[in-house]
Amino acid sequence: MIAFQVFFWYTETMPDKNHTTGFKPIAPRKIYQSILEQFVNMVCDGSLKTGEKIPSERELAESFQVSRPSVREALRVLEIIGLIDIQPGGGAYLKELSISPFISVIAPLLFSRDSFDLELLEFRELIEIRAMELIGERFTEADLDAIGSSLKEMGKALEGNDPEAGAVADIAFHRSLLLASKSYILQKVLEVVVSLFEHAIRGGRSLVLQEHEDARQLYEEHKGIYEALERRDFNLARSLVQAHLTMVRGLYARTVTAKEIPAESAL
Amino acid sequence: MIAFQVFFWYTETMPDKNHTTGFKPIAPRKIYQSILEQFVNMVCDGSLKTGEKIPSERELAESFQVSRPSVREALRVLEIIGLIDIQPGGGAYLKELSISPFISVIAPLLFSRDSFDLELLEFRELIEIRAMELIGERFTEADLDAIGSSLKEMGKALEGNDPEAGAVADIAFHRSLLLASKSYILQKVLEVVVSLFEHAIRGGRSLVLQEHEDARQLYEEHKGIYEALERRDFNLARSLVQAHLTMVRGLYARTVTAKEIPAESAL
DNA sequence: CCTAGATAACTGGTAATACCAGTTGACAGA
DNA sequence: TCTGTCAACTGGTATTACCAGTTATCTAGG
Repeated sequence: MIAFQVFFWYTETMPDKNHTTGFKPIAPRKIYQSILEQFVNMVCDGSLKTGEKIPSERELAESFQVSRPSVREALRVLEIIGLIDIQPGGGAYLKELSISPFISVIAPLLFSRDSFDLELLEFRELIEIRAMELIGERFTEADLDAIGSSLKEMGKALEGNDPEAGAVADIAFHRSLLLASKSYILQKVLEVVVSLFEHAIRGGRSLVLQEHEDARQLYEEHKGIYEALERRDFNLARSLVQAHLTMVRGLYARTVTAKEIPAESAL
Repeated sequence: MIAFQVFFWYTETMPDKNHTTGFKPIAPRKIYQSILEQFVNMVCDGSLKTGEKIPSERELAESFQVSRPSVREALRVLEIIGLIDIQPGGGAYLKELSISPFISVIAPLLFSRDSFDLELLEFRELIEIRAMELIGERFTEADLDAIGSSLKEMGKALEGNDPEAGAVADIAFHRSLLLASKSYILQKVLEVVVSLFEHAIRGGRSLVLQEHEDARQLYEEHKGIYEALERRDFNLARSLVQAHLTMVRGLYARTVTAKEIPAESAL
């Protein structure tokens, strides 16, 4: 069963060279790490619940018998990993784990790579299609309802010619699909992908919006997916999702090349 | 092209309720965020290179015209996102972005969910198989060499009955496969998966090691994958990887149920 | 009595300072 | 040349203080 032990020795032995001897480098334990550990454990065992207000920095410092800066460092980390929401002057509140703040920090690093945008699109396809493969096994009426209401929102947005509402409904639709897969990891991964897309667009990349003559086609595609699920035809639904995402990627590629050419001719 | 705008409005409008008005909540910009941003930008544009030593906290505080605690908060975040390596008494050094420290913090939260282990295995399958799909298009001789040398290490470990070396070679093998896919995202995602496995095992879960009577079978499977790649038979290689991972998952399931039963009877 | 506005007691954000512990490198003695 | 010491770093932690924003209370005015 080496295949598992693999994962144990990876980070242990790869970085340092003396893994043949059995000496491991000593890393001094820092105070903020201990605080962090206690916090995470308390969340795990339910001592702290989502939405709950955590004590003030001064109280925590007193409780932990450490100084306020140490507490602050731990809180800073908790903020970055998206486990708490800090309101200056207010207090800190526990929330559902969200990786977005972390992604915000590293996003520029990722996008500094060539062709990262396209890879991201491909990756999104991968997880969404996988979600569709899982969806059949444990599909419920509630899942269908959630997807249906997203579709209805999309329809309303189309009628009212409201791209923003349509966008929100679109993401809600795909989110519902992921939720129906009942896979926690896939949901979290989608969260990361969504944050990355957001930063990509905010940073001026992939600005393929505004031209919503395709809005009706998109709506029809989503409607098709919904109807397939309604009939419990999961194979068809999967194919439709695949076709939909491929189409979206095609639109992206078209937009990018259209944007690239004038950029080059300007040189 | 609503499908893209979606991602822009997601985190903007979902959290607050007044997205119909257009008012966005004001979040006061904190000093450490500004420092963070400057740092990340400097890494992006190459002002700071991997391995380079960054100035001391006191120097940075002076340069940025802020206090040392503010600098420390930024450094703390950089440490968590795995962009710098801090040696107490030494200094801080830039390194390749690695998500492991971040994963270390949130791992307990993730594993506190039921059936996360199995989901993780399934997810690993997903990305590895996807990597095998990509591998055909851009496979080079260097890729084959890297995979081959990992296999050779695995063989040596098998002869010498050295599970640890075999484990290292195993992960190196799969890593080479991911590298050959030329997909940055898949590589990074594998990194995360590997970190998670490490924490799972360290935390006493999935301790399915030691019994290496299966080592030869694992070696043969890896060898088969290599030989298929040698003949550029990518379809066969993909099937073999799929079979290999399914087998590994089966072993896991067997071990878990074997462990679960005595645990229950002990109650 | 009720409401509007001021006030006081919070909160987190930042700063300045000091001291400790570990690392490093140079220097002096063997 | 080698070795041990020591001084000058480094980051880790603690203390204290003050600022700005929020919140809740209380008071003065209606």
